[in-house]
Amino acid sequence: MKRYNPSEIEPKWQNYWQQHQSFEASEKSDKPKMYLAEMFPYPSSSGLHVGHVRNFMIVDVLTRFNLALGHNVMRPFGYDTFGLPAENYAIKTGTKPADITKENIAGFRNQAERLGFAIDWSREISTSDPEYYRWTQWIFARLFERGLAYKKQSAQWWCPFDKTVLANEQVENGRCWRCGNEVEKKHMSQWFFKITEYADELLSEIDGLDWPEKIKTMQRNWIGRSVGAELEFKVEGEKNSIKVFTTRPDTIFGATFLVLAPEQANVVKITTDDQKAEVLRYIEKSAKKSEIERQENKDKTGVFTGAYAINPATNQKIPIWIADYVLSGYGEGAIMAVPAHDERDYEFAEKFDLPITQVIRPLVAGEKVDNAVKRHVINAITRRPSDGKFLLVKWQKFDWISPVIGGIEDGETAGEAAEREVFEETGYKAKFVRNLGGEVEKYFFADNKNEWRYAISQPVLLELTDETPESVSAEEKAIQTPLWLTLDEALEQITHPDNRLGLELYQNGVKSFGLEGTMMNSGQFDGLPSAEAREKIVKWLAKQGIGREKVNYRMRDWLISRQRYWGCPIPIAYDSKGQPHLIPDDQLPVLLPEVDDYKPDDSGRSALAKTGDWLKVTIDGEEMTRETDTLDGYACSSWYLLRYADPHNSGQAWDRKKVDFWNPVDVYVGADHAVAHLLYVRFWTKVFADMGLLGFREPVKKLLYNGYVNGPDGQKMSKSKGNVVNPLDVIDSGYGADTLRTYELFIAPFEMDAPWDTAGVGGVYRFLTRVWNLVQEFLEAEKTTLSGQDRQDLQKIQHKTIKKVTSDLRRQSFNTAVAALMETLNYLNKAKKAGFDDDLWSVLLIDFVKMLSPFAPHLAAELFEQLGGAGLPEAAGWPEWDEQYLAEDNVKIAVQVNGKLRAEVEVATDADEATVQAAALQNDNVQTFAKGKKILKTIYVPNRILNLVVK
RNA sequence: GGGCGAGUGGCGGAAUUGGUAGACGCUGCAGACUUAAAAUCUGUUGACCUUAAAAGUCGUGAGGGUUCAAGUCCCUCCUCGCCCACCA
Repeated sequence: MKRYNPSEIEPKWQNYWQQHQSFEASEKSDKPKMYLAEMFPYPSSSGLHVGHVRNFMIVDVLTRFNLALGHNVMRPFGYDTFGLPAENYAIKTGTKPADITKENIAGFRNQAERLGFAIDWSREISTSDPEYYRWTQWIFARLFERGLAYKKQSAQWWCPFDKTVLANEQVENGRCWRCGNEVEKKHMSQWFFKITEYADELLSEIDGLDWPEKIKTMQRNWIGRSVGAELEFKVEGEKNSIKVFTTRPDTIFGATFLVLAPEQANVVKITTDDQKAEVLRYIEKSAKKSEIERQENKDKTGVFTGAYAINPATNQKIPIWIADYVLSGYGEGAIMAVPAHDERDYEFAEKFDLPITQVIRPLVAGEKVDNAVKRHVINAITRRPSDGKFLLVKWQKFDWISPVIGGIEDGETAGEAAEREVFEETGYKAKFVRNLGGEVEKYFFADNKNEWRYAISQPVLLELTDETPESVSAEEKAIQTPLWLTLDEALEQITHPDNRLGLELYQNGVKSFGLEGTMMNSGQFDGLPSAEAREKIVKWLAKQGIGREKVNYRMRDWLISRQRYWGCPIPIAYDSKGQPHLIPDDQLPVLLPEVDDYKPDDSGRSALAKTGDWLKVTIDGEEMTRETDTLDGYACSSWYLLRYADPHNSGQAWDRKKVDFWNPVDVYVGADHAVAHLLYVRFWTKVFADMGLLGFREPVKKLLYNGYVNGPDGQKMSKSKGNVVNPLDVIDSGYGADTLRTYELFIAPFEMDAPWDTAGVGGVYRFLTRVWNLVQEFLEAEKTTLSGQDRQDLQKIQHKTIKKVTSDLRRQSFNTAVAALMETLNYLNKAKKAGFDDDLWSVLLIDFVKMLSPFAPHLAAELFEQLGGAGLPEAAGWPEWDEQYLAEDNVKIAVQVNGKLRAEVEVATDADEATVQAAALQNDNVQTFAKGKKILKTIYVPNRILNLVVK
């Protein structure tokens, strides 16, 4: 018998795929299209390790599965080649980055081929190829024309080691994402893409994406939309006024001082002579302060400017301070400080002894305010210790949502009470979604007799439905457990030192209270609910021309210039006045010039600045100087998914017909870039759609975010930890690519991290060997004819497996699909003892091999050929199951007595309850527990379980 | 501080809608083959109790609840992981 030898069959089939161009995709097909891609890799010199290759394996399984299902599958491959590692290596060794890159690509391609990936190699692209970056430059030009690429002087993150600026997304905990050194702020003139123009659409369309919730949440947080108002404060003795952004304009009567960021443009202008020296010293000091210092030490610091502003609500003079807790890049870089209702302002006011005015008091029992919102976040309180009555408070947590107050009935859960309250207050029927986190907030509030009360709140999330309102009766609801709190327990908590402090602070009216409540100390607005006052105050200020509604985003524009050599040159030149001009399209690409020294210096300019002649360019008869910055690598990777559809087009970036045929990507797989890359790709797609270059607005339909394979020690694989496992080593050690692939998909669900386990690889190898041996035995055996029952059993297992594996693959449950194949093989190895029936077994084994082919394509192709199949298993179609074979004559029913499993009885499928019960009562063990007792009730789930309730 | 996840044997993990917890694999143990070892094959492998066999008790981070029935639903608590973090 021939032995399973991966080193023999794997090269054979890899050659076959190559020669037959088995995976080349074409638009000329009437099959439904399916575009699958992984996030393309940066080809490093050390090659791929087994942690990297997992997302390629996932895409490969999907590719081969969908091919077999009869889809027209496009699965391309490419390389994200611009970037620092190649350049740093060039600096060290003097090798050209282009040469290094070429070598690394060859290494990556070799690895991909030896892993047996089903790739359409005719679509191989690389972002540093002039034929590719020519179009990256073309796209830059179009963005420039639309005003979406602009140059701005501003303070930016600067990595002193890599000597380049970085985007916000590339600064991780105050450190450079590439080299890990601390970054600093540097004032420079830099290129930006105006991603904020698309912030609203980028945010709102997240909801409709079939992406992991985690990624969607991260994107939402990153965009960070907040609704509020922009208010103007006159500076005493100056013409100018200072604009501030706030989400709580309702607290304006409590604004007792202003704070500007040290970098804010107005600072120097308004500072009085007395304070100038101190202010300048502070500005200098905070510029030097690294991000890490700021994060580690959040103690408030600041300096008085000597200037005063006028609070437009109270007409009082309020001091203007500068402090680095106000960020220059957000809003106007200035805030109105309301210490009574903002914790940070409170801390600052305490430290520098600034006045604190309370303008909102917490809600009082019985107070009601308006509502009518689609989504509420509601905090339900348990009950007041005084009278034992439950109380429900709902306060605004997002944007302009209004609070309601009411009672929780005994026997209601917080969620139910909230549902009922919302109905009573709004007429909307609300559905309880879930509790928000396990944290319970404790706080004090004054009731309508102005007595201090203690309460516990629990946030719940409700969703208002569009159903016709109908009365919601609490009695009808199942009684759930309320958060009972006895009087004693509540009193114990009220006297707890932590809470007493809170009580005192409230009684003194000074603790910052950031929630909704009722207006006080606010002139004509007193007594109004804060949410209502918020809108009225903005209108009031708007009438005077000093306030307006405003939406702000946490997200900043995308900084795209880099002072490095190995990137896509920005197609811009400057005239004698320093105005930027586009390099005309017919002069693209702007090729990266050859240089001797790649090293950036401290000039803040890239190595391109030292190229002499290259810098000169004539546009429309005028001599100009070229831009020496290159583009962020993320720009290059923001459109490659489109280029794959039309990779060799030399006349345009892509042919819209081809892109509209293949894109958007049906499934995109990756394990990194949760925010930056995925947000940029979405941004550009929307821009291209607005330009009429394509007919869709979201680039990726489904996103799969896979976990890593870690080292045997459970740590993330890295060269420095010495726990790297090279896939080629695993293949060459005799296991082969099929074992490696199957193993990586078998060890854990694809989205989970899993440690590399050498013994586990052996187990998968044994499985594949047993498959091979079984087929050899079948081919060599003398065939027999099987009896009816044996035939039926085999067919049943065959169809059961097809059903299981197919549905597992459809829901991306690769590990259980492999487990199902293993289980089936174990069964077949026992069943073979009855002899091999030729026609039955050959169909069965061919189906088995087809199902194995997404995981172990070489072995599957080889066995498929041995079994007489023509061509590749993927081309022969995916096996289908027939429910008729799955029908069982008899089923085993679990019999429980009082909920405990006592026996198993075998009855005819779909037997009625009486029959099953009779059979169950025949059972000795059931008798032991049921004898002499009365059967109160039986619960019967057909074909599954019978539960006898006896007493 | 905010947000999002997750806790199941010695290990990786399974249980798709509340319905027989621990599929599949690894490890360990026992046996077969072998002069021997490796490889391979067979059996076994949650804990406890008892054993001739059958059965029984406990068991999915902890505690409570709902239910005929809970890994799954509800409440409280604990632990871990990831992301964001002075965003007004």
